[in-house]
Amino acid sequence: MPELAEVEYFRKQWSPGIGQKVTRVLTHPKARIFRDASAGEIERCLEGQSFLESFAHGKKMCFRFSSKVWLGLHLGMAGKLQTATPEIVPDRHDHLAILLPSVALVFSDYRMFGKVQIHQGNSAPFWWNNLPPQPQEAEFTRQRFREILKRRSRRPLKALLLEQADFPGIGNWMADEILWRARVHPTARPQDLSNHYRNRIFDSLKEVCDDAFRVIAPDWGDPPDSWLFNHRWKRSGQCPRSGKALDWITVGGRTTCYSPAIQKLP
DNA sequence: CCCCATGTTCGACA
DNA sequence: GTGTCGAACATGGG
Repeated sequence: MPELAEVEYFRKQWSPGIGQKVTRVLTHPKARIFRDASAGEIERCLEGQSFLESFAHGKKMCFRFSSKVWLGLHLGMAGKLQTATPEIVPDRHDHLAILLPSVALVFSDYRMFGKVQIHQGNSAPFWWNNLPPQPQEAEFTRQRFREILKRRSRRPLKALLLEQADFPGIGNWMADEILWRARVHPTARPQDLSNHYRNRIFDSLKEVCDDAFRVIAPDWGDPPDSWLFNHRWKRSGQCPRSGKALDWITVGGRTTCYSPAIQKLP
């Protein structure tokens, strides 16, 4: 489920716990989300520590606790962060519950593609170090975008936009939305595009990030029908710009929705 | 029973 | 090295 702005939405869901001390940690020891850190280690590191602050980067999140404890979370395909009362009895999909005096911080993930990492130390762990600029930031410049396209000149644009090392946070619906707004065919390669279309993709990338943060991050608002988003899920969906039929193809192993009427191969 | 799903990773192969 | 492809992970919904 979660891409850039959804991840930011979920990160904030735990903020009511900031400043409180962990009284207890409930885990399901066999949950796949703990494959990089044992449930016991997570409990041992977190119990008794204060929740200080949190960050999101792309699809990853980092929650910092006292005594230099770093908790890394990735929501995978179906993960969610919620709060509950401290008396929570976790159901079968609540794999991690961090109990604080007035609130419980809960990570549920019925498909278990998510990931939990734990670290204790003065400096950031490897998984929260040397993070690349995010597309919504000013540091992600047109110059940087041009360099990525040059370096990955033969990669289909749809597959390239999904590369987390270059476009942290962009997922399937955002990549389709970006190319649809730029009127670029999802299988087009950077080397085939004119500078005009390369610039259009950069502008769309920034615009889709801004729109997603504005509409989704605050309270999970519904995107307007002027986006591709609301039409891409329906069979026989129609392109809101041309009124023509949408089509679905597989690019980079992912289902890709596009509008053949306005997204032509160069 | 079938197919699909807003994600990542790994191995095989051209 | 680059790029592609399929499978795997696990569960639920249509």
